[in-house]
Amino acid sequence: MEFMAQISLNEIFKNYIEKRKIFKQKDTLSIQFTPDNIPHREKQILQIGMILAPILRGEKPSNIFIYGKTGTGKSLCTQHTLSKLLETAKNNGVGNELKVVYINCKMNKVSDTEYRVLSQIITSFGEEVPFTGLPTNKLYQKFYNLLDAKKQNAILVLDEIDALVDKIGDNILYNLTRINQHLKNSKLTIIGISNNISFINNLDPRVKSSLSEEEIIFPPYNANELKDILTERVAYAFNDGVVSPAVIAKCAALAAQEHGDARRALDLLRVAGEIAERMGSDIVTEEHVDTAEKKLDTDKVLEVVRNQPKQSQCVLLSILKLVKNGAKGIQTGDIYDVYLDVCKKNHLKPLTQRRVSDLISELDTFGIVNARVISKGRYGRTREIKIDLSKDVIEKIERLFAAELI
DNA sequence: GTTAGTTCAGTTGAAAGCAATATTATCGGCTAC
DNA sequence: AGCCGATAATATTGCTTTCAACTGAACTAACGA
Repeated sequence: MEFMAQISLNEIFKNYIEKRKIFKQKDTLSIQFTPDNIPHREKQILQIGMILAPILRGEKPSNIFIYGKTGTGKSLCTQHTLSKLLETAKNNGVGNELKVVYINCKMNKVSDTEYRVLSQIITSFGEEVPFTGLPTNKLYQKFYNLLDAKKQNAILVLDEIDALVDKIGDNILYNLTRINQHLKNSKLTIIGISNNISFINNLDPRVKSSLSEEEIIFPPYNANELKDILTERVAYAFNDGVVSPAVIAKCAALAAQEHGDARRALDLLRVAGEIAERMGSDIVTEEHVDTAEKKLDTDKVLEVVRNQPKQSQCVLLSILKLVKNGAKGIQTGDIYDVYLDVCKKNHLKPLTQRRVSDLISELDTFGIVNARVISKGRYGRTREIKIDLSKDVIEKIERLFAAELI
């Protein structure tokens, strides 16, 4: 009897610990995780595969241009297809004729100049180049030699290619697409991934035509498709019964509103799970999802504010001060007055109103404030600034500022 | 009531200044021949 | 002699300022019925 009691007591504790466990494997909800199965993208994957297949016979496939909004699975599908391709090549003994280089241009610190992108490419071929010192065309030369050193088919994936072109122009693309004409032993195929559709129209026509020999579009997921994706991931990530279909549906619906972003859907689910865990709940509820959504929004705003340059923060602080005093119909002039004061108190050199005006519209495009130009007839023309952030967020921003700005 | 003109309070665009970085050219030292 | 890396010289950026033209509706005044 006593023995029995001991066992069941252990059982109880063990159960308790296990019961509280919400996640089975949390990292399957992160962006890094590559699922084996990618629902609702069969068509696109096949398309990519079909275009690249000739490479297995040593022929040069067309360059591909892929576009679709964030979180539509562009990078995922590309990487998936490429790894399958690589695998097949290896199994058929042509593995070392195939070389895949993947570069994410958005990781800007590492690749925001032509030089750095090239050096990154070269590094991934296993060669070292100095951080600085060499002229750019030397690097092209080196890259070219590297490629042509032996018979090989190289695929260069440029993810977030629009960010690259925004920063350094399409020169590099022109050079890269032309490199094939000089290569004797090798071939270079470029896959460009962008979430901006109009981006390709601003390219040099020559680059445009050669880069987009094939175009693949990734449409946004709709709520139902998101639901499928989430259901699948939930099975990996959460323990059984923790996440109900209703919760999944809610996450899917929320993310579908935001241009069908699967990344956001997964974030929602993950954060909702974390919140549930912290609150000691056994299951994830729809309220947790609501809280998660708020938290994600808040974090995003705070992140943007934190990364703003000091002057911009000053402007925002000035606006907050005005709002706090209950001012209505705040206009640029009002803000500028307060701003001058803020600068003085913080010993900063105030900018001109011209610049402040621009900063305000920047804050607007970030979605932190709401500024629109209105004409007040005889009383001129100005921006009217409003803030539609929740009290909670405003408070957090103020706390963020408190350490640095008065 | 309508129309034409004014006016305000910034907005917007272009050009130019300036400081911080990045890129290129040059030079001296070192190694190999 | 030829190569390498360091340093000076030059170019490019990114952020600002300066200048000036532009804006659009409230307000005014003149117009005409």
